[in-house]
Amino acid sequence: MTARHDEIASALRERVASGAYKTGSKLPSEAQLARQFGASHMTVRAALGILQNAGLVEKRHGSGNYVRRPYERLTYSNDRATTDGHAAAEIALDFEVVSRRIFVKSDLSARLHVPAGTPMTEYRYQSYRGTSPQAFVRVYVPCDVTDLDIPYSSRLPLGDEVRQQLADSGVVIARSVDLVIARHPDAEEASALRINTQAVLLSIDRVSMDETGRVVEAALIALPGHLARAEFTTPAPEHAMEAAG
Amino acid sequence: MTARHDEIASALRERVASGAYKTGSKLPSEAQLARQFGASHMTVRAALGILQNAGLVEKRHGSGNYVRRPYERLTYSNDRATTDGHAAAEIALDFEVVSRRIFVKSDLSARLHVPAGTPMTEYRYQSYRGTSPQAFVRVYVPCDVTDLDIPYSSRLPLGDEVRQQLADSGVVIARSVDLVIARHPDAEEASALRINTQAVLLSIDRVSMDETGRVVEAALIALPGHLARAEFTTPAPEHAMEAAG
DNA sequence: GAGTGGTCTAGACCACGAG
DNA sequence: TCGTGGTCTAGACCACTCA
Repeated sequence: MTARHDEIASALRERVASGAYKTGSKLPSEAQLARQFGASHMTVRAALGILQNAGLVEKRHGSGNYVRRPYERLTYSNDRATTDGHAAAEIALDFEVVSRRIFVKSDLSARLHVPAGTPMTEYRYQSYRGTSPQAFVRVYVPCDVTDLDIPYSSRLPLGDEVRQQLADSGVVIARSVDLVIARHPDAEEASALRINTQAVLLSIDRVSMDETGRVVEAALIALPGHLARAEFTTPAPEHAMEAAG
Repeated sequence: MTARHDEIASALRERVASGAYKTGSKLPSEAQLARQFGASHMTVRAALGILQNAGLVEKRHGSGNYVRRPYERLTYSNDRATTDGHAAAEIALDFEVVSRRIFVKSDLSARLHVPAGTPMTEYRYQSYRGTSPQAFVRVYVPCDVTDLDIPYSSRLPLGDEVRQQLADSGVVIARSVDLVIARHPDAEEASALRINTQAVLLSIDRVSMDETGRVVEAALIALPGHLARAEFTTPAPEHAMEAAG
């Protein structure tokens, strides 16, 4: 037994795949689709909801339903040796970075693994492909670790530039822990990524420590679920190479 | 302007928080709630959908809507040295395992990193805390690697038992790659985890290789977003210990 | 078989967007 | 202002669970 809204969703998928509905174009109105399929408004909306969740359709209240551009997924990786190459080569992204000094509040304290009140520098990255937001990243470095000179507009996504500069100034990252959660975005993340609050978010909290266990860098990474994936290699290739060399 | 179904959702949240609806108990029927709130069946269902997505309510077709226990998140980890201890100690889970032989089809082929048509044994895990599904895991082992004896009911979650038995039979896993995605569940996953198709899913595709790069084990892990997290340590502690020792 | 949730309808009205 | 999507209704019928 197949639900009517699933049938309609499949039919619309077909039309997108076949090019009947072209990328970026507006679909017929929900009322028209309801007439076409001999279904009610609500059933058509259920079908469109499926396509929206799949990332194929973007709904614009008061305007219409549009075929989304099919982006490749942006890959976040724990493979520090090749992250730069990956991101720079595979996907061309534009960035904006804003930095400021903060004292971590209690809610951030737990996520960054530092005591509340610790003075840190926050680097806030917004990454775009064209005009479409692809990543919202906040990178934190304790003020007593080192001073960095992060350019306003960066080549590297996801705050990798911070780690690179840390390495250049002699700070060694001995261990990183990535905590990955799938959830809905909060208001700030939804606004920054221009997705609605019912969308899916890939949230990665990364904490990096030196040999003594001191936190030298932490990052809160928010990626739209349908545009991102995270890849973790165990053991990481760079360490395999160090062991071999 | 607050939507009626949001108001109803808040009211129901309040009743759960205040203990008016106790953990594990059945809510009034949707028809009764509709009468109570002076709203229609569909509006009440929208409100219940919100609570379901938030992990507060479990819907059982033909039976009723139930208050979920406020569980801690189940942690998936790449830290193989302590995974067993973690899972067994932190969270008591019940399991069902079903195994069968399959030939991988083209859609699975890409996710498992093996050629289409490869004969493999599939171990299908369903993990429960009480009667509430917590994980839906499919573990695959090529038939030519080894024969395993997986008990029907297992102590270890997430298919760790397969990896343990592989190790016991002399198969060494030299490298694993975990691909993590946040998305909505497909129909099979939604049904197995008893969540709706608009819920958030943490999907982990893991591929394990031996020294020669041959795939010796692969797993498709589906975890309800609100019940799970994944933690990746780089480098993994066991390798750090090997390097030190 | 009684009671539950799941799907669908036909129509109403509201909120938003663009001309 | 008009066409669009967003919400809601009242009621129908189907599918599932359980006594």
